[in-house]
Amino acid sequence: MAKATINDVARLAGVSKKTVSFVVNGRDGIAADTRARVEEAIAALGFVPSLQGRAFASGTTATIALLHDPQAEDRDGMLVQAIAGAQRAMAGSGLALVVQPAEAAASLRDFLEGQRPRGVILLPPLSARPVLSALCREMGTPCQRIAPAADGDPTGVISGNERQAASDAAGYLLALGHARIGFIAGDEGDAIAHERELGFVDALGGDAGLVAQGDGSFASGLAAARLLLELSPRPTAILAAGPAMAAGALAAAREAGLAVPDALSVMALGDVAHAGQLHPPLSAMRSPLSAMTAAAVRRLLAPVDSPPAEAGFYAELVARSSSGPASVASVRLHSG
Amino acid sequence: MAKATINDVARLAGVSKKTVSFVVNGRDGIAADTRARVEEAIAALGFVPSLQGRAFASGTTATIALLHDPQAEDRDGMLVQAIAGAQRAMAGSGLALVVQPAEAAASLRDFLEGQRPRGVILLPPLSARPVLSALCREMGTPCQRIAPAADGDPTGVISGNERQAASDAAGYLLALGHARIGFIAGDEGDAIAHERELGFVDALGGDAGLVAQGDGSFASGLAAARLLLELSPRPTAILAAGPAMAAGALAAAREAGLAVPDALSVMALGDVAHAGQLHPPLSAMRSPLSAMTAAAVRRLLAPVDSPPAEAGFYAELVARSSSGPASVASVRLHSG
DNA sequence: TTGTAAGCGTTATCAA
DNA sequence: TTGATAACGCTTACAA
Repeated sequence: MAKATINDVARLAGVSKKTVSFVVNGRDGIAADTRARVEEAIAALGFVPSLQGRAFASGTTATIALLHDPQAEDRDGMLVQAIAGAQRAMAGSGLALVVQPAEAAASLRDFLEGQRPRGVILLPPLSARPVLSALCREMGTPCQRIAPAADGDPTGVISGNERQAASDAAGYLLALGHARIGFIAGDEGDAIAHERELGFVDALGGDAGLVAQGDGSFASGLAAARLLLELSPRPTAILAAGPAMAAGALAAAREAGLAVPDALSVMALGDVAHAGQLHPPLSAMRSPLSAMTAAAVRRLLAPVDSPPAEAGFYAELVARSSSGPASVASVRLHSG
Repeated sequence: MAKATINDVARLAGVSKKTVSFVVNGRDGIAADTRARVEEAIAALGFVPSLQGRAFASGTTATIALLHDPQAEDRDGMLVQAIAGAQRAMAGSGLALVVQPAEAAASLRDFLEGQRPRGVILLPPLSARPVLSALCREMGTPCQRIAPAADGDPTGVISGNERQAASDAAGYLLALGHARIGFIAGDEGDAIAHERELGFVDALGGDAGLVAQGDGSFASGLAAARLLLELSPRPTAILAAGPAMAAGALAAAREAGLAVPDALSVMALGDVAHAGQLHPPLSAMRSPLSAMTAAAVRRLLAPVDSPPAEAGFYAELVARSSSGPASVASVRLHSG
């Protein structure tokens, strides 16, 4: 048996194609008994609407596109987390997830014109480029951005709160008795790292003396931590704007013969799957990227008169073993 | 100006739609001058064929699907590597990459029927399930499997050589003077880990006494390495069937107070981005998964009378610092 | 509330 | 070598 089409259903139910179409799309203006008859025919024939037919007629395909920057190397495994979240939210919807690299606006335009996804999700650092969301708007493609902080247009963005996360982490270290906390900043242009730095400064009350510049990489974290550990009095804790840099700090501590966490606490903003494999297992703030992406998909799929916003997205403290109380010795040293 | 359609081109060039279609698709049987006229019209109008129209008429969309197992946790970052390779090979083709979770054959069938991708790539461990490739064949969807070793049907598979990789790694350790090498095996059902174990056994000449069972996880690697390190005489090197387990072995060595690589060499089969962040930086065999996936895409896109096969895919030895010569002490101990 | 009919942009068949 | 013309399966004005 060849696949049933809308025509077959219409014929069997004794109605027009339009009626079938309305029933399938759950639109109202169809009498209850007619609807029942059509549904019966649909079930009898095992009718499944053709996605290609739909795409052709409606001008939009059954896909959601996840746009990522292929340049920005994905140190924190954001892409897989985002994919997992999106797939979870799309499960059973019949939609497919397109994962698309986007760099120039021109190539994004070609993509949107050609593939016509039903909606688009902009991952950082793409989410920080207004050209791209403007382009989506211009093309009539619904768009949600995943951003590290609330900014301009609140309807088109799922925002985390990396600033808060960084403050919380700093607060946690402060509560552990650390009075001198070094911070390893990320790349200047990285919005996530920037928010994290702001949060750190917030929590420390503007004491920026202990900030060393990194670029997100392990090597830069190592170098920055070396600098911080030469300070005197030496910081008793280091907070890094990214996990790779925190791993670098762990390496610097080892180099300097400093036991972690006894002589130095190290903590990462952003968590990675292998954080627990480092030595010692790295404490981190975990951002709910997967949940955020799932929320983005849901918002894309929701009817236009959607419920305003979803719950806030806060990072979670994952205390492993690289952080601990400031040692009595160093506290005494510092205050005495 | 609304987008130009094939009709506009046909009208402007004074030919039929079919002729335009033939020119666009590069099919022959069109007179040179006619072709030139059509191409001129195409350029003048900036005509770009509609992917939805094509999909509708031809029954296949402008997408390649990358199928992965959402259950199997992706410890080695295979998915991102595969995505990168596929996107590289698809760049500029106008095709999009769909990343789709596949578990049951039924859900794959629904996906293929609904989305109608032009081709499908089966990532491990999916590639080991004959049902899935059979289903693709049945549905007429071209399919390439990414497999750890050559097996049955050579046309539908891009095979690496994990067995060889494991042998090479063992050979490398042997050449460093290690006479007792422990092996941490991966999960029983994991084809990649299984090949690696076979390769190890190959190289060691059937001495399976030093194999401890793991399951791919860090914790299992830690436990297995503990067992191996209790053996006497103790192995001077440990090879693990996966990076997470090798990280576990590093942790076990630290626990036991064994310096790596002086007292114990540790090596991973399979490389990960953060291998260099471990302490000491973990030596590994790096499999060219990204290149393999790119090759799979190319083969999917190649005309049916494709060139038979591409170059073999061999893993590359990445010697970092966790491996070194067997110490004189332990060699003496062993032979004396 | 429902039916009729006109697209949407290709590809493909069949003649010429 | 080329031209008409008919699908393909759906959505949606417009009519009734």
